[in-house]
Amino acid sequence: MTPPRKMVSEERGKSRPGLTREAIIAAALEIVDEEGLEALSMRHLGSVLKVDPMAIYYHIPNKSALLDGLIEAVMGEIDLSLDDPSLPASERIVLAAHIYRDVMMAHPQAVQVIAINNLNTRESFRPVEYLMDIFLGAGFSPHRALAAVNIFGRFVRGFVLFEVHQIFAEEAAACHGCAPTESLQQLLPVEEFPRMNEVMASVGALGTVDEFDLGIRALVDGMFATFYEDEDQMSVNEDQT
Amino acid sequence: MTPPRKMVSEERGKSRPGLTREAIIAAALEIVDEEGLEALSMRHLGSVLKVDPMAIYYHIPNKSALLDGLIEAVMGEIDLSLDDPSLPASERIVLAAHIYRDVMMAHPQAVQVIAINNLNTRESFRPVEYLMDIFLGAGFSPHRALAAVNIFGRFVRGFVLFEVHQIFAEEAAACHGCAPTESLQQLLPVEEFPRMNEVMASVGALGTVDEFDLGIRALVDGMFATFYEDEDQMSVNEDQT
DNA sequence: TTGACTTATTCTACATCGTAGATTAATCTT
DNA sequence: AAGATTAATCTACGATGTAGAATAAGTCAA
Repeated sequence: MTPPRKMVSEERGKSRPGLTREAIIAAALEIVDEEGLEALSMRHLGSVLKVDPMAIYYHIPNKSALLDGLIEAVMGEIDLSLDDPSLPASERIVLAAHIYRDVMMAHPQAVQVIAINNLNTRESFRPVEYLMDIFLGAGFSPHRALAAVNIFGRFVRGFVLFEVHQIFAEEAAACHGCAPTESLQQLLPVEEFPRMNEVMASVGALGTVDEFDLGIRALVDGMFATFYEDEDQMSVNEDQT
Repeated sequence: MTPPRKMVSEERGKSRPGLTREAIIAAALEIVDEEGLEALSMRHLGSVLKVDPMAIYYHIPNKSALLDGLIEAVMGEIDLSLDDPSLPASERIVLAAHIYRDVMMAHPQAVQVIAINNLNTRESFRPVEYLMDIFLGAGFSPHRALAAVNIFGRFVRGFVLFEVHQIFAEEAAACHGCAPTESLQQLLPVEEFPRMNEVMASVGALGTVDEFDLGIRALVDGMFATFYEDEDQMSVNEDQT
């Protein structure tokens, strides 16, 4: 019932092309990219693959595993060779953040899957290992390096997640024929929200890339400035191994 | 068909108790808290309220609006009086982050709704206004204050989102009878992931509160250190209004 | 060639979901 | 009392994920 670890037909003669895990995931990613996440149903996926929806279940245990596959595919697009080891560590971290973000922004519709789920596969952990190496190489203690990697990952994924959410929301609002920020302005009366109105009056929409860069630089700077002090206070909560 | 702006029976004598938007949302939040987000179906909600599922639709246009209501309810739990205006601005920001996080962590099952969706209601924007006031009061330009608020919000929501995801994942793993990190260790072979193994060997699970504090302090420090320089470079991308 | 075994796909069916539309019951207004 | 509003119910539809049985296609020993 469940797929075997190795396909016999794949090892020797390849008489059966048929369905593949990879082909399924590729098709799924294409659907998500082009039609949105909510369009990814097993039935639709089956029709794209010109196959009975149930055929997919021979190669993939359930839909959640399919989504894991999507994450794996996108994470696999991360190109670590874009890194430049001659740069100072903090710059490499910032660069890594941008690489990470770019890959995700290339699949905006898939971001809510990529960003939300935890990493499950070896492939997905390779960039983490790479990042960990940078932090440790920069002199972070294992404690701090782990915290830094977690914080980094959460910042980037969280930021991108909300970035695309905001983009979609603005698109939806614009689609209804009204200016993007207009609805916000009429939602927030001046007397109750003076500061918001003050800011909205003097500032247009900010480029999100700049915002991201600003944020990640602040975070990285802060981490490099802070993480070398007060190491001792953290060794309190050690649990198992 | 759609609910009226003001209930007549609410203005004068209150003969009809019946269903209320608030009661519905409260019940929904209770379901989510106790049984998880996936348990929140209109039918189940109706049965809890001892009412036909369709009755809900008189008070709430659709399920997505119900989720908005959840967000509103939780955001409403934010107690701004916990702030201490005598503290330095950067400390107030850190404190605000903890307050925000605590409220969300009080409803871990609702976090993926709260954290993911954009803010829609006046109520939800009150803390934003408050925060904006702190940043502006600290001397941030409107540009920078807006960026700072966005970055802050994304950091906190993103962090908490992944925090609870990790907690749920660990619970699920522990439930199957295996130690939390064990599965990770066997997923990541030493030869391919030396750094990860190095860190996992010397460091146990880190307390997430500490990690959060570390992260938000790094971010805030970084923002306060960075945001006063290079103001000019940002005035490039002004769009409408 | 033949028959058994394995692998891959299809068919049928079910429970559950959100919710549109028509209907009925309860209350307020006149 | 009669009509109008407001609120809750009933019925039904299409879509979803997927369990389970049935079927086709390919491999291999005899």
